[in-house]
Formats: sequence, structure tokens, C-alpha cells
Amino acid sequence: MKTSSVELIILDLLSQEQAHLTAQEIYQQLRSRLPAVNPSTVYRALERMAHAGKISVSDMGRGAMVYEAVGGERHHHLVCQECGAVMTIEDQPVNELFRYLEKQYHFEMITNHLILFGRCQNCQSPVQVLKAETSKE
Amino acid sequence: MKTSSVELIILDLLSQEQAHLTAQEIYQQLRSRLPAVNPSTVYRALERMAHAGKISVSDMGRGAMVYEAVGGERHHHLVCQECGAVMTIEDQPVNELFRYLEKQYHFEMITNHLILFGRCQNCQSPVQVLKAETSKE
DNA sequence: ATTATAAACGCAAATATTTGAAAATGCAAG
DNA sequence: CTTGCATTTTCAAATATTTGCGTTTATAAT
Ligand SMILES: [Zn+2]
Ligand SMILES: [Zn+2]
Ligand SMILES: [Zn+2]
Ligand SMILES: [Zn+2]
Repeated sequence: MKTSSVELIILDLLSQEQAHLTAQEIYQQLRSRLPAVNPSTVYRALERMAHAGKISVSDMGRGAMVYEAVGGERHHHLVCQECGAVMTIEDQPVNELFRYLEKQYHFEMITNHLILFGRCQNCQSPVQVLKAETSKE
Repeated sequence: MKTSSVELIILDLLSQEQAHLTAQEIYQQLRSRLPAVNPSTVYRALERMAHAGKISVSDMGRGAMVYEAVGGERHHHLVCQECGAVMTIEDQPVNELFRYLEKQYHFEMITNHLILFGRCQNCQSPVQVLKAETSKE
């Protein structure tokens, strides 16, 4: 395998904490370090890296896919469709479902960064929140 | 609300069984019925309908989002990243995770068509399959 | 039927993304 | 070091998608 300079910089960009960047954001930031880089180089590098499992690709409701470096704690997100708030959730409950599906369907899971959409507590209507509160007790 | 003719035709297209169509596919098929329709009309209609919950939007690894009519049996899919095979799975186990996360995070889930990527049995290496087989017993 | 209003549409321009083909580059064998 | 090969990069062109804005159209009130 060849060590592409663009790949290295992309990985560095994505290593900034909590980075979930779109292709455009990556391209723009890359230009400050490699002013003459061509957009297609970036798109192709991202495609290659995603296929190699170095980065994950997710739709987080930002209008374009976001890329994240693979390697830290495995995690997933809940994204509010009203206000855009992003919550991070731990892997365990998701992992249990995945293991179940793997056995059930003889399927080897690759997805490792799950995004689920909904409404955060702030954006739920007061009656909904009330209902949830009372049913808890 | 205005009843848009384009929306009606899109819903009709998406009502064909198992339809998971990209914006382009929808645009092309729409042209055979409304030859002069403008692409931006289609993109905007899809955006509107998704926001209204009439259709779901999912990345199924086809290079563009696919749209599906909401309304039939709630289901989800496993998509093989090697060969593109699409398996349909029932809602129950997924639903259990969703209900758990809703309580745990005070989050109201909207996602109703989950896509998970991996490798189908055919595309797993022989040793992997063998391992899975034996660990089962 | 007329009118007012908001929603949907078309059009053209701006962006973003993909694709094919040639040139450049890194790596390793000779 | 030189050669050969595979990978990466660039460039230009093709596609796809988004956006601003003026026009049309459906709906409901007058
Ligand atoms: Zn993340
Ligand atoms: Zn919110
Ligand atoms: Zn489906
Ligand atoms: Zn497969």
C-alpha cells in the first residue's frame, strides 16, 4: 500500500476531537495546508479510506455525509431533527442488537457508527414530555 | 396544504412494491408522465415529503439517498457491502432497542427505516463462515 | 365569480460531486 | 541507480444537486 499524503492530512484533520466533517469541510481545511489540491483527489481519497475501514461515513442530517476517523471508543448518536442537537450514546445496547442480527441472519456487521433521528426532550411538545414523565413512575 | 400533482405521482411511483428509488430514478420516471417537469421541483418535493413524514430517506449504499413510501409494514434492511444484496428484517428487535433508547435518553425516535451494512454469508471468507458455524453448536 | 394569500413550479445560475483519461509519484525488483 | 508497475493526483468535462427569484396555481374568503 502506498501512503498518500492527502490521506495522512485527512486523518489528521479527523483526529481533532469529535470531528464529524463533510467532504466540503475537509476539502476547505485541506486547502490551507495543500493549497493546490484538487477536489476530486479529496473525494477519491475519502472513498478509498471509507472502503478500507479507516473512516466511517454517516448521514447526520447536515445535508451531506460526514466522515469520522475510526479508532476511538465505538459510539453512536441520537440526532434531533428539530434543533440539530447531537447526543452520543455508548455502544453496548446497539452492540447487543448487532450481535443478535448477526446470528439470526448469518450477517457480518460492518456498520460501526449508527445515527438515529428523532426529537430531543427540549423539542418534544409539553404534553408528550408530561406523558413520558408520568409513565416512568 | 396544497395537493401537489408532482407529490401524488411520486407517491404513486413509490407505491410500486419494494420501491427504494433515488432522486434521479424518480426524476426520470416522472418525466415519462410529466415530460416538462423541472429537476428542482422534484428535489424540493422530495424534501417536503420527507419532512412531512410521507416518505423515508435512506442511504442504502447506492451512491445516493433512496426514498421509500412510509405506510406499509415497518421494516429495516441489512445491505451487503460486497455484492449489494439487500435483506429485509422485521421490526421487532430493532424496535426493542429504540424503545430502550427512548426511555434512557428522553428521546422520541423518528427513524423508521434502519439500514445496516455488512457482509452477507456468501461474501464472508470461508474461514469466517466456518467459525460462525462451529460456534453455533 | 373575484381576489388575496400561501404553496408549488420553472428557470437560470451557482455549487457540489463524479467520471475518464493522462501525468506524476512511490515502491520495489533487477 | 534504473526500470516497471500500481497507486495517486490532476485536469477537464459530465452530472447531480441546490439556491434565488419571478411566475403560476390551488384554496379559501369575499
Ligand atoms: Zn461519532
Ligand atoms: Zn431538539
Ligand atoms: Zn425498505
Ligand atoms: Zn454479499
